[in-house]
Amino acid sequence: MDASLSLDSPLSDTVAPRLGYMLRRASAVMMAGLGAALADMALRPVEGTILILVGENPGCIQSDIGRMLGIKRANMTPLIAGLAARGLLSKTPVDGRSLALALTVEGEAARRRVDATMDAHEARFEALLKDHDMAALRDALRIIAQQGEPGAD
Amino acid sequence: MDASLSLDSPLSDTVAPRLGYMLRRASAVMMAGLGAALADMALRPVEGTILILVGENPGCIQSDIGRMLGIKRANMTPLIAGLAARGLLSKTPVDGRSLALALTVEGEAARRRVDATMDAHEARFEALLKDHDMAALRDALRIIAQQGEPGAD
DNA sequence: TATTGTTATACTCTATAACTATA
DNA sequence: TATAGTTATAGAGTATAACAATA
Repeated sequence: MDASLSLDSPLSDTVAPRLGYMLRRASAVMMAGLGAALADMALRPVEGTILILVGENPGCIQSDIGRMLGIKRANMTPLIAGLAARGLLSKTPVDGRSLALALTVEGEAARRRVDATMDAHEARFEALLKDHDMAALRDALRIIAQQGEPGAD
Repeated sequence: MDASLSLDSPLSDTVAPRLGYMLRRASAVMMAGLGAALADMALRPVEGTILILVGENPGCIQSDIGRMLGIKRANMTPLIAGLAARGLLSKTPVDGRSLALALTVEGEAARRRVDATMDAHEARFEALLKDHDMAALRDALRIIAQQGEPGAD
């Protein structure tokens, strides 16, 4: 016997068309796709992102990365330690309390692979949205994101 | 002394304009805003969403809700138990293995407050996006979300 | 045999508090 | 006094595996 409502009427769902809900689902799909694409390299999206940011900002400190990504100091420590333990980046004391970050040779190779993977991932979705105004989409997302708190910490 | 790169050049950030990253940040801002708006009622966004779905689908079973929201059976159990323990919804056995869900009188009152809160939250962001094509934005988000796995479980 | 619900468990992400050391 | 980094800890969210009962 059909345990749900009716054989002929599918369930009602007034939540699905809500903007916040649609954003959440779309974001989850893209993050999951990127996670799968980076799994080859045993890197999570946040780790790949850190490699890219350190690569284009050699000498930046851990807190700079945390502020850019909205990740708190306390949560940056194990992330950076993990990447350093894998030999992908180096931590060099600069003034006694700050650590300058830079990619190692191996880290730079990983960064290039991450960058290519992210570009391909991005391109795959942009192709699906070829009939859409991407500039307008990015503008809308930027406006929404700007309503949040400035940064972590 | 300046511990970062330079006094005159802000940090480079090629990650910020990526679609997946922008989606993640925008989604986080809207979810945080909704969470704050629902905090008065001591309901999390997922709990409010369940109240709405049960309210418009009285008699639906726990698994139906899980499938609609992409939440696995194992994680639905404590969610539904919590709402039932607070007297917001009832669980009625329908065929020995399924539980029909329905809102209690108190749950229906909570659902109305949640619905009004979500409407106001949605309206606040739509006002910010008044110069944007909302139908195009929803269409883009729908296309992205459809690339994901059909459902949990 | 597939579905429903439950329990136990684990991993990730995020958050706060407290601490040391330095600018 | 504010900043940088660390440690410990706690709460969500999500994942799998195993189980009982039922369709």
